[in-house]
Amino acid sequence: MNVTKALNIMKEQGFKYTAKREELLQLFSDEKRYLTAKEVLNSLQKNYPGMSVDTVYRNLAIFEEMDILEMTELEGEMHFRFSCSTTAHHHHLICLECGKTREIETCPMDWLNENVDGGFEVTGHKFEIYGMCAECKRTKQKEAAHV
Amino acid sequence: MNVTKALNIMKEQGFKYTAKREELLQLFSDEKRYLTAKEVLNSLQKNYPGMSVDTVYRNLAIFEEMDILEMTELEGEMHFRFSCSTTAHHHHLICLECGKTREIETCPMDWLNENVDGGFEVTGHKFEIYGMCAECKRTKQKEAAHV
DNA sequence: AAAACAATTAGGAATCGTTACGATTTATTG
DNA sequence: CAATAAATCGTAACGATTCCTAATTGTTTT
Ligand SMILES: [Mn+2]
Ligand SMILES: [Mn+2]
Ligand SMILES: [Zn+2]
Ligand SMILES: [Zn+2]
Repeated sequence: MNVTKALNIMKEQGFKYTAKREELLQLFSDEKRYLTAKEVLNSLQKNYPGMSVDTVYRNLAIFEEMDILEMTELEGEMHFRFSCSTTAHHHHLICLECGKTREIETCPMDWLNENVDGGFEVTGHKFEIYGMCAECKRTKQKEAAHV
Repeated sequence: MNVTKALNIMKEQGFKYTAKREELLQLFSDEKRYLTAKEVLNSLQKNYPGMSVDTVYRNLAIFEEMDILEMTELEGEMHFRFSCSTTAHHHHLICLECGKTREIETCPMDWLNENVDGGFEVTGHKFEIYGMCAECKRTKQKEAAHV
């Protein structure tokens, strides 16, 4: 996913172009990681001081609807990121410090689809691995060093 | 996990016995499924009309701390259930209608622990399968039948 | 370019789940 | 029973998200 592609999809779906929408998309293009609504708001308010929370949430929602963004809930908050370029279904390692992700090519559902029946209708699943990325670990260690 | 065992653990850890705590535990013993704090509150308020939200959340928290309850976040809400009797690490199919679960004996981490390194420190993971249990599916179909 | 129309927005209030608080009550111990 | 610490109530505060309405803006049509 990238900004121009996203803007095209947006147009096709009948949504209007606004500078704020472009900049929101640009933010996700720059920061290749999960962002909270608050982080998005703070970032956009640098250029648009009056920007409203409603606008952020509404646009995050429509972009998610169009599969331009993907959302996950971490620690009680919605987190958004550009949808992965990989077309195939996959999962993520997520750094809980900075929101950066790494892809896991395999999906656990492949191994147990057979066993999961008995009248239970599967509608979705969530598989995420949490931790701290190498970069954040270095940062933490430095902080701890000069206490 | 069961009520008397839970009450013992509670005592050992220096927590006081209260009738409310016993009834909260009894609720989880009866309802073998995920419950929200609200459901717990509503249920206990039948016998204790003045029961406060604070009391519910505090007790859910300490019981989780003692591994008497386990918690997961579903659709933006904390959900609690009695910890599984199975000692081994495992995962769940969860009915999003009623909170009932079925166990999945395998853990996807076993298959990819080898590949997950590269400086990323894993601290946790979440694997849950969502859907509708056979019972809830029947209920829904009946409802749909006489519209 | 102006008018018409629908989509978008700001700003703030409302809602929801959860946590925090001080004053009062209760369980436990001796 | 008295002393002590823990538990509770009632309510307020909180942060994230949603909802509302009047004003503004982007787009399409004349
Ligand atoms: Mn990905
Ligand atoms: Mn289980
Ligand atoms: Zn990181
Ligand atoms: Zn069910």
